[in-house]
Amino acid sequence: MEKAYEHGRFEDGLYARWEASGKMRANAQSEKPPFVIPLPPPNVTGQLHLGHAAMLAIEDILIRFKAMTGHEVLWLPGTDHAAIATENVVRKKLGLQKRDEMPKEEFMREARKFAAGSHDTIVNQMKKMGAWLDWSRESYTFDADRNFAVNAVFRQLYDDGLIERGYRMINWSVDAQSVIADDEVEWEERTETLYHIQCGEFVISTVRPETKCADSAMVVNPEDPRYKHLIGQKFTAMTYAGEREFHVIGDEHIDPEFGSGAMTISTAHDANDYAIAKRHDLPFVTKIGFDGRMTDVAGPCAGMTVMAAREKSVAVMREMGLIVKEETYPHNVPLCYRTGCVIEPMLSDQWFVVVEKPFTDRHTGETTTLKQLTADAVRGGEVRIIPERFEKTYFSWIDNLLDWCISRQIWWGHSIPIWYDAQGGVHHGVAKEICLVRHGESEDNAANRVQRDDTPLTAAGRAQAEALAEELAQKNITKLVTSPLRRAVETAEIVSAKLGLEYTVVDDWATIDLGGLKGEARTEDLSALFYAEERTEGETVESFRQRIAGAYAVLKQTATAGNIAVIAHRSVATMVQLIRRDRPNSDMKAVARDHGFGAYGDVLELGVIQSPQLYTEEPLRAEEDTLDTWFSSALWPVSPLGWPQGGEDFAKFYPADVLETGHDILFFWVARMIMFGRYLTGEYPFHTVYLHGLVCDAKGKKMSKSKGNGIDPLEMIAQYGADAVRLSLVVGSTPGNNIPIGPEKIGGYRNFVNKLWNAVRFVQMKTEGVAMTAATLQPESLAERWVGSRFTVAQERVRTALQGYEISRAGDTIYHFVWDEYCAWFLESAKAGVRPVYLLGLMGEVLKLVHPLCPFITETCWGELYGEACLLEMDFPKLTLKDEVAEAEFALVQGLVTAVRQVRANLGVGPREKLETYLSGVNCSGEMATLAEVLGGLGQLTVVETLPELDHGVRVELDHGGTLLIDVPYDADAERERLDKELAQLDKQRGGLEGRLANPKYTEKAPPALVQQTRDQLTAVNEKITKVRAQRAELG
RNA sequence: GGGCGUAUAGCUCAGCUGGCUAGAGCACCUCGCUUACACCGAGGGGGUCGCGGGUUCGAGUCCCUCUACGCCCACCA
Repeated sequence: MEKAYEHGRFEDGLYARWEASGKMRANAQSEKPPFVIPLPPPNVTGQLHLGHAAMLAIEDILIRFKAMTGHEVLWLPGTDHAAIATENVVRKKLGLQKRDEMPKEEFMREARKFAAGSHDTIVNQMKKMGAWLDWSRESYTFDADRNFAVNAVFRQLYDDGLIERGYRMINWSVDAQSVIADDEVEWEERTETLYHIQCGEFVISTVRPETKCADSAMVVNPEDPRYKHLIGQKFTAMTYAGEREFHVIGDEHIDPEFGSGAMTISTAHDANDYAIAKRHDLPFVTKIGFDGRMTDVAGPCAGMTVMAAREKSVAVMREMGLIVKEETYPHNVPLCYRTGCVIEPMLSDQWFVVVEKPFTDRHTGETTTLKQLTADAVRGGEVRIIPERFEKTYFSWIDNLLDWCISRQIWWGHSIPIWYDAQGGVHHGVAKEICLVRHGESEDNAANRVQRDDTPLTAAGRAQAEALAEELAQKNITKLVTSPLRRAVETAEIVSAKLGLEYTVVDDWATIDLGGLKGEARTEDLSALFYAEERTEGETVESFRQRIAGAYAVLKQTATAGNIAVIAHRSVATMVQLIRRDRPNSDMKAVARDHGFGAYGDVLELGVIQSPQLYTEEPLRAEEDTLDTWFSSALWPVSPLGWPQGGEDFAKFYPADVLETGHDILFFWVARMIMFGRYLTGEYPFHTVYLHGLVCDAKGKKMSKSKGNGIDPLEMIAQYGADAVRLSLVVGSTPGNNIPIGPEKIGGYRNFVNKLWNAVRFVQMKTEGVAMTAATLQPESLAERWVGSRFTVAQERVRTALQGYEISRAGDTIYHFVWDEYCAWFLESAKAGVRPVYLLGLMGEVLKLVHPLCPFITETCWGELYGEACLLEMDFPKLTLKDEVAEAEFALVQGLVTAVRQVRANLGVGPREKLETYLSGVNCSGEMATLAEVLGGLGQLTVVETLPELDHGVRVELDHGGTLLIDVPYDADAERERLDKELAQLDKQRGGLEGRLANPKYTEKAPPALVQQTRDQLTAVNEKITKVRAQRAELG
């Protein structure tokens, strides 16, 4: 082993080994209780940042701990298509001002390409943190299975009357060219100018003079004596766009104290004005278009952007003498959280999820609302939020929840599955199940040869086909399609006979043409070729991926009504799944292994949504809007587990256990998952929400590009190692609070990791030649008993802490146990002699204890000591070696050794100088004395009745009783100083104790045991004071 | 405007249901390259726990007021 731990030499290789082992894949058939965390999917376009790193560290620790305590763990990975964010990034990348500058198909192709590359980057970055994710179950919020789920939810909500289309006031992001939800609006205080404008005989004030072109109502408070009598009257006044007629309207909304107490309203461009207009039945005048430019009603400003129009309108009004006063005015401006542009409130037709409309819950039969279901989760205690205070935040959000606008005018998102006919009637997409099945075994299959296309089914293969037919008979199949190859066709014949259904041969469902390889024995090389993404040899042959994608498209578009079964091949099923998961493949073979059919006759159910146009002659027009990205994210805990189809994953792993994420997306995401999860399945999708805080710099300041205080987790991992980065993100912070982090802190934990490495190195040196099988956990010597006891305490603390999601406490306990107890005292004691078999045994337990927090170093060290293994598969330590006697005896030794060290430091006596010491008044013999001698660097420790008279020497009163005499030349002045200091401290202590006991209320009311303890302490302090005083007196 | 949080050593923070002399890491000072580790070891200095009240035998810990900072929600032109 090297002198220092070089993380770079081990981490990547170790992760690759975990992946290759297949152990990261959760087993749905396991008997063990499940523990499931859905990973908050990072945006495909993003880079790993410290927020992700914190999330990965926390979740990985929980996953590993649960795995080690008897759970079948599943940590579901994936990425998010991040609709608006991604669309913007791609648009900028392509240099498009507006997305319409490129045809939709082309834009989507570019976006997919970009997302695919970005996906691989972020996935690899996640692996750097050591995350024990089940990559075989990776999914993507924009893949085909998610699309099917999204459509299923949409349909269900629609049928329950919970999705409506409505013409309402919405937030328009001019830059994104889309509406955004209320929650997606960010507010920023800006100082702008408040203009006071003459309007007929009145003065009104506004920060948006450009909108004062086509108003028709002047609103005043109905109680305002200045204006009360004018309500109902009409007058004409000049605006910058010409003369207009105004009505005077009375509405409570107006604050008489503000400005002149009167204002004119922009009914179509302000939520409050809109509300007033609705109350008074006023017309809605569109002044700003969706392009962010003024409409024709703006006269001289028509066609200008809002900001340009503002300048121009003010100039015009100044000219006209309409501007009475200008003042600077700080107020909040709504901004788009994705593009940062100013939000324009607009009236528009959009789709909404209505949250307060009663419906019948199909799981309980009760009448309820989405709002109710969402609130009940936390109110009823079925979902617990950590830290608890966020429950209040959650409630206040729910209580004020309004309808959720889910339509977006961007391209990069799930299409809203609605089609309109000429009469404006609404048609839904058609959900279809496709059973993609594998043929029975052929003779070539049996011989493990590459297929020659023409070998018949074996007897076993025919039996498999019969079984398959039985299975399909349960599924109400109305159409049967088969690949043209013989083994498939023969299977189809058997199925066809059973179902009484004709079959159609579709060439596209054949597997790839393998040319000259036909009939060859299968080899590894051949497999690799078989699964290659791009095929280069034989330029006429399409790549596998292209071919299957084509077949998939054929299926999706030409299928007719009813359920379809397609008899095809294993590779086809694999490829279809890959494509459905939108995973351009980094390692096709690995994915094929995870997703390929296991056996002949297996059935894979796929959901697809078809256009209703397939079923009608009437021309239909597809809705062009897409869905809010959070609409699909809300399905994250259900869809990747198999909803709506169900299946063994869903049965075993739903609901999940913990949802861990940043508190900033509690509303956006967590609340919506709770809402949809409960609505769709009748169960809340997880029982615990763990919210971590914002990762900030070492000074507690928010990291930002402009401040330049950002830290790149990958750089930190490269420099200090993933284990150190994990610890620094997890120790010393509390859920929900900021997580301060800086290179110094990470460096500190790197030192800890190195300490552990060196402990192992030491153990290795001491145990060379000892067989692992000889290792024992049964302590014998005092030091062994002591450390066993301390380990037991630490282990229980860590276990309790992790069970209660107190990761920081677990980390802190580990840090101090390993460093301050195990290394500083036990390994030092071991230098006095310890049984290698115990050293070896306990070291292993320490590695297991630390493993959930530091997977890399612990597994690496385990390999060094005992040979390659997977610690996550081992049991979390459960020693029961608590030993009060050993702890008391060892504490005495520690006190003695510390006293000697203090004297040494005071007098400048180096550790190499052996000191003769005498001890009286306390029992410290045998093992204890030996330990004291070794740890204190003593020549000999003599235990005596009365201390010998020396002409020089330092006497120290030990905390555990007893007096230690150290034979060492000393400086009388220094000794006086030391003793005076000690006396002062003792006096202070005595004062406190006496004061407490002097209070009769204390002795009466405090628990008797505590009072007795205080008395004992006072006695001890008094005794010590007497001795120290005597010593001090001797010195004069 | 409403709500929440935080104020503990020079810095960043622990301190669970109130109970021994308030802790850690980093920084600082002194000493030491003692054969696991200088990414180390030994010792040390440093805090009236934001202010003021209250409850209690006892408060950093519970309650109230105030002050400062931070966050979330609302959004009167």
